Amino acid sequence: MIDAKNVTITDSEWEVMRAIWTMGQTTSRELINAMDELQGWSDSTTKTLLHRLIKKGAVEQIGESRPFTFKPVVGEKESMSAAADDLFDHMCAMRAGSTIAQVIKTRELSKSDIEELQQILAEKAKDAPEMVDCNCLPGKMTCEEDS
Amino acid sequence: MIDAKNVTITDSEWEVMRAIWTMGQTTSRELINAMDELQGWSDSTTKTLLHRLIKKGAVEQIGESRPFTFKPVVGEKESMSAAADDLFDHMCAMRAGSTIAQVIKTRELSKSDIEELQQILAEKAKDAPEMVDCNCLPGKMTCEEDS
DNA sequence: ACACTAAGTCTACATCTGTAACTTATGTGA
DNA sequence: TCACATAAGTTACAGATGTAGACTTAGTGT
Repeated sequence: MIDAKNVTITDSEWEVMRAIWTMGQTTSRELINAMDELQGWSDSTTKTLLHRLIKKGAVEQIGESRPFTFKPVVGEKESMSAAADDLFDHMCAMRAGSTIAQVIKTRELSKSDIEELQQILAEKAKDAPEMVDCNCLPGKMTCEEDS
Repeated sequence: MIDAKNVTITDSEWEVMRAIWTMGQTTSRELINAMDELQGWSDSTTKTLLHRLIKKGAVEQIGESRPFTFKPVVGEKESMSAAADDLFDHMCAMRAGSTIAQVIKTRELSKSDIEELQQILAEKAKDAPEMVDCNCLPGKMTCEEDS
């Protein structure tokens, strides 16, 4: 299984992946139609993206006779986590908390999602530091306070 | 004040912004040195990025005589939130929860960060839905279960 | 066996990004 | 006031991305 960590999915490709992940398995026709409906893309656009994804190892083609079938090679959860990690990696560590807070506020979460998060937080609270250092500049420990 | 929502910051630009936000206000020399130390970039690279950021309205140049000063126009928190929102916007809504969970697990959070998150979650738990719909394909309500 | 159509592959091309060299202008010490 | 060190601005250029047209190949109905 290819590690999502090693596959960088661009914005447009992401849209394709979402469709593929949701369909689980699909033919190019189905996918092309879905992307047309979802994004108004021409056939070629979807085909190109699909091929780039195959080349990257995010999707694979199966079957030997022509209407081939395509299925995801990288997992959705793993890819999402990898993307989120990537994002937080280039943000100031000191502010990750408030960013997460903002995300939680604006996203819809189910009861069980919330319970899971509470569970994780309770665990994490046990040995949480008083403060997180700013890792933006060498020697700098804290950022200015935000406006 | 320019809305961070309307300014798209690329990866390299992000690195520059972090430095600027942390310095609060800076001269190009200071910034160039910081970026050299942090990323090993040549002077020109930093200058180009700085100018692109000015053109985008993320940074502004102040002062009239030469060693100019630069300061951020968009806020760090807002930019981070906008970037996070952007990310989650093109992910399956159904899986936002597990992605957030993963982020919380891997990031360092301070005691007060954790308390804030717990606070928000408690509030949110009050009217949380049993389940979040998958918004990936028209008509599809749920994704396949993850591997 | 053959034309036709759908599927699959290649090519294209403008724009965006990452990275940096080259050029011009300007404050300052001699 | 003149040369020089610095700061600022301009140009460059390869590779990634978004988007799509053109071309090729292979099942299929007659």
